[in-house]
Amino acid sequence: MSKSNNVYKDAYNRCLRLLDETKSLPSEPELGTLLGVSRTTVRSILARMEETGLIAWNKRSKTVLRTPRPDDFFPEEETDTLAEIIERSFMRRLLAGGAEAGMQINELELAREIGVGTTSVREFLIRFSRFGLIEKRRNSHWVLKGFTRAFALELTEIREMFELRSAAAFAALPEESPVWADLDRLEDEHRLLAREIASRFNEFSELDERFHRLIHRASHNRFIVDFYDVIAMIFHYHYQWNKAQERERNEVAVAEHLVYIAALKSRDLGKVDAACRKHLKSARNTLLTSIPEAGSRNVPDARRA
Amino acid sequence: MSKSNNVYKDAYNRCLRLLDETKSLPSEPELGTLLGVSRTTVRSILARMEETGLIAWNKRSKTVLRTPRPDDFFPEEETDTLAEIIERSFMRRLLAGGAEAGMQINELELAREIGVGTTSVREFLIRFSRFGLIEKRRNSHWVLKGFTRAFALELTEIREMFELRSAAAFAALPEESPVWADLDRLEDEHRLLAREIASRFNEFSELDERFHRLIHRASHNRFIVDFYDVIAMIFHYHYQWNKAQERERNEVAVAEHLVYIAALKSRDLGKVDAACRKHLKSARNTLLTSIPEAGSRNVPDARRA
DNA sequence: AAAATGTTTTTTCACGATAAAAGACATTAT
DNA sequence: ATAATGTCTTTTATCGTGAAAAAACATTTT
Repeated sequence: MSKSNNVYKDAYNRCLRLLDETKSLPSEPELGTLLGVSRTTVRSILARMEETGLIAWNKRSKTVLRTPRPDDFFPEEETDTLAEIIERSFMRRLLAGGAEAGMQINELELAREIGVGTTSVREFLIRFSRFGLIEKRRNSHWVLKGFTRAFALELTEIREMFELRSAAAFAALPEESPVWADLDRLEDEHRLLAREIASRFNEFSELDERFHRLIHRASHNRFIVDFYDVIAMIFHYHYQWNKAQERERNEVAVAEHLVYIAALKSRDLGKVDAACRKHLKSARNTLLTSIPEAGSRNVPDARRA
Repeated sequence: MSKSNNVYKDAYNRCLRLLDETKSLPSEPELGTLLGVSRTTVRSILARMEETGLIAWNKRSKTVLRTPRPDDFFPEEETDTLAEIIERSFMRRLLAGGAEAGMQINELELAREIGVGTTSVREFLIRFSRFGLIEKRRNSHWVLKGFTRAFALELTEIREMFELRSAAAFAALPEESPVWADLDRLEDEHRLLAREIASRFNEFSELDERFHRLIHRASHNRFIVDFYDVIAMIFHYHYQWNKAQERERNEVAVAEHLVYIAALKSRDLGKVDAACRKHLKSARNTLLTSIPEAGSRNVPDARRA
């Protein structure tokens, strides 16, 4: 089992959806760009579609024979990247409790438990290390620094620094910049969500990320833009984990975003600063309340991950 | 050739130096902590020292028989980590010219050229990616973003943000904090270096790093502290590369550091801010002048790394 | 001749294997 | 009883290998 063909399977599923919508298929290179895969993969997809009787395929003629059925799709779990699988497993262990600061992380054990090779785990840990939650001891194990209050405070300190600067840069952008149209669209989405917040509150996290990324991009600084990956990761798992008052929290956040957007559109730096500060402060508090104080948890054995 | 024993060789060399200084050897565990290696490695070292007639070794009695000769040492190049070897090779290619933005980086080619496995190269590239100079295309190659003017500006923007904040935090540290003693020591080293700048100017870069790391540590923020790795890396290679007016530049920098140190000791936030700004500005200019403008270089083929 | 398809080569991704190094356990010396 | 040494086990670092996927090259179609 040297490499899973999840790229193919995922692209295949997406191609089925495309087929369902458009009832036709473009040329191989075009399909490749559309799906974000190479022509090699496209041809594998087409080959299977022919096999399963979805299309008739002869050179450039691709005739749709029938609409895709649910059982045509590959199971969702087979379309995940190894990196995603490892990340999920790792984060589950991290957040499941019993994961205290100072604990050792064992590559081999992790790999065995997840059922993957050590190389993939190693590479994941190296990538993950930039989030500041783990640290490597040379020629030895990784050490978990813990998802602590200190971590949250350090993270939000940088976030506030970066976002205040980005927001100011955003407000200073010229009228012609396309970001204003992007902002308008996001504003509309916010208004829509605000109206239907009761039923759609769980869609906020995705909107939140898009909004903040738009602002950070105005900094034109790769380190600021990249840092949002850290924030996004933390908030992603935080949302999944802390469901207390989710609706209320998101309702408040949407309202704060709207004020923030209005401030940006006013180009009034004072207003921008105030709206940004206010929103980031409540975001920080939300994060902080979900982190238990050190020592208050039930920890049977803190030596091993 | 599955794993080189550079840890052993490096520790062995350091142990020889220790032997030369102290004319004696402590217990195995103690030696392990001293050298920063495990007892397993310590025992290999002792075994070889016995073999080569440096010591007589019987259980806890370790008698020094002779002083180490130059040929007792392992060659320096055999003590490097694979990661160091790869980094050097990679940076040489990067700075040797012909490394233009947009160029593709080929793991296999790099590995072959350096003479190492692909895994090590992959891991290096993943670690290196946090410096913001390269970027991964999913399931495909890495892209070189280039050591450009834009990069230098983005880097220094963050540096200035972080250092101003750290310096302010530093100045606010209580009298009892041990950092003041560290600062005093660094000040002395600066004065000493200033006096002998003509002959020792090349020692500045190491002192520079220690000084700035001390300041950044006052932020008590892992993201700020970690970011200094990016700066250190860039300046490390920059120093090796741009030797123009090195003495003058370093002389100026030492003087600026002394003003900066005085400002910190005064605890006057206004002075700290001014001294920090001034120094960072000249550091930025030094960096910028060493980056050639885009298009002004002799680039035979920019498609491949 | 431009863009598609067909074919071949190269590169990436992930694994298992193995030596180096760390770590754990057992035994002996002070 | 504490701390060392002696021995054994586990983990990390690195490689070579092979399938998946990308990319390059050749050929055909419009």
